Amino acid sequence: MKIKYELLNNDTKTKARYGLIHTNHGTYETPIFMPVGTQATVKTLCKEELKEIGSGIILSNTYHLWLRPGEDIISRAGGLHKFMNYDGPILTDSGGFQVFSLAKNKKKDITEEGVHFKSHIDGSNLFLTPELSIQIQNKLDSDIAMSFDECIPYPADYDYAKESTERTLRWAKRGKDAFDNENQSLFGIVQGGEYEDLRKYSAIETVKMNFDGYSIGGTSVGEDKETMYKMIDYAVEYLPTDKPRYLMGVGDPIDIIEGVIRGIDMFDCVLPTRIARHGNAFTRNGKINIKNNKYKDDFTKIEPDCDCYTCKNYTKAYIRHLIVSNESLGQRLLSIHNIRFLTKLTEDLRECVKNNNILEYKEEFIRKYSGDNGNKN
RNA sequence: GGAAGGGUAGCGAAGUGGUCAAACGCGGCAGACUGUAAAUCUGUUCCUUCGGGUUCAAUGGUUCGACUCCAUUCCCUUCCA
Repeated sequence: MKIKYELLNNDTKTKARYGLIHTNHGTYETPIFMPVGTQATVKTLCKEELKEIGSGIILSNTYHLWLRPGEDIISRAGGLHKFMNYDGPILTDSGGFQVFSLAKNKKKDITEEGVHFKSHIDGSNLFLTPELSIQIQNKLDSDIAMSFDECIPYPADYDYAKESTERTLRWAKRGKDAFDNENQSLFGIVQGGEYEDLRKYSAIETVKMNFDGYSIGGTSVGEDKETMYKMIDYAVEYLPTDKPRYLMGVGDPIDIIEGVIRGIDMFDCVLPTRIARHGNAFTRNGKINIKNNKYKDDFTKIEPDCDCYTCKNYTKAYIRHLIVSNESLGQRLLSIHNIRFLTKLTEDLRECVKNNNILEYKEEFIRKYSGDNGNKN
């Protein structure tokens, strides 16, 4: 079946909304944060851990699975869910972002037909098209497939942004035409760079194609926060209220709050797991670097009132020791905490929508998080 | 007792008359990370009141000038008796 979005509550002072997303693998509340598991794994975590954290939908990636192990092997395994033994919903990104991030500053050749670029594994020449991306995703059999888009850098001049935005629309159409999996949903992606008229145009034209959900792409590519928030505003205005809205690649706790306030339902980001592997932990009082010398003999929890497995069982001094000693348990424990931090944040935001107090929540959150308490961020 | 080699910043290790406060690696300290080529990358690491000050086992010497040459002493390694 196709996913279905059910709107339950609207915040009266903002565009924030609380709803449900019904999928083949269960019903989940929104706003929702989706951990990223590019290569059919949320790095260092197993599915029981993800479940306990309260994470529902996870992300995986077409480009990476295409190259390794290959979509045919995953298809023979019975699809991505069976392959990785994950029984929650999976969203697969199209590979559009990899053209941007992986081939950044390198030779890439974007044509009307598709994108030529080189494999990061063996340097071989690759050619990815909207049709191929969709065919691979059909085979992976994720719950939600993404249209193949071009994620342009920031800043991008108007003419290029316009040309790219129009091409992404044509690619969306081609992908939709090639799409062939009754059990899978397909999202369209709004592009348009920082330009209001392009974002509007992209949103309106994408919606005309009638996708199962809409995402906003091309954000968090180096622009300042205000610009990013505007990009969201420009697009959301033209998105239907009966379909989920997904802000791709975001993010940072404050950005998630700002996104929800602007009407976003779904978020994904590598931040919680990546910074975890690098020894950082989110806390309500700002991000901390567990490697700092001051935690050497700090036998308190990362967050005493956090309900995650890590905070229930381990001290900062121990986790610091693990991270400094390059022990993978440290990375895992911080990943658990950081994802839980964001899933808990979205749980709070849902309550806020119901109680119409999200603006107050935001103000209080930012005060503490960016705070006057010595912590940065 | 004899022979040879060596002692350089927290550790390892370059340097063998000036351009040396001394490469590089590790360790230490801090920072970055937003649809994951990321257990990665960046900065910093003798002292300083930023003018400068004190270093290359120790002490003397040669020289305009020494981590670099000479002498002595101490220590380390290997080999021979």
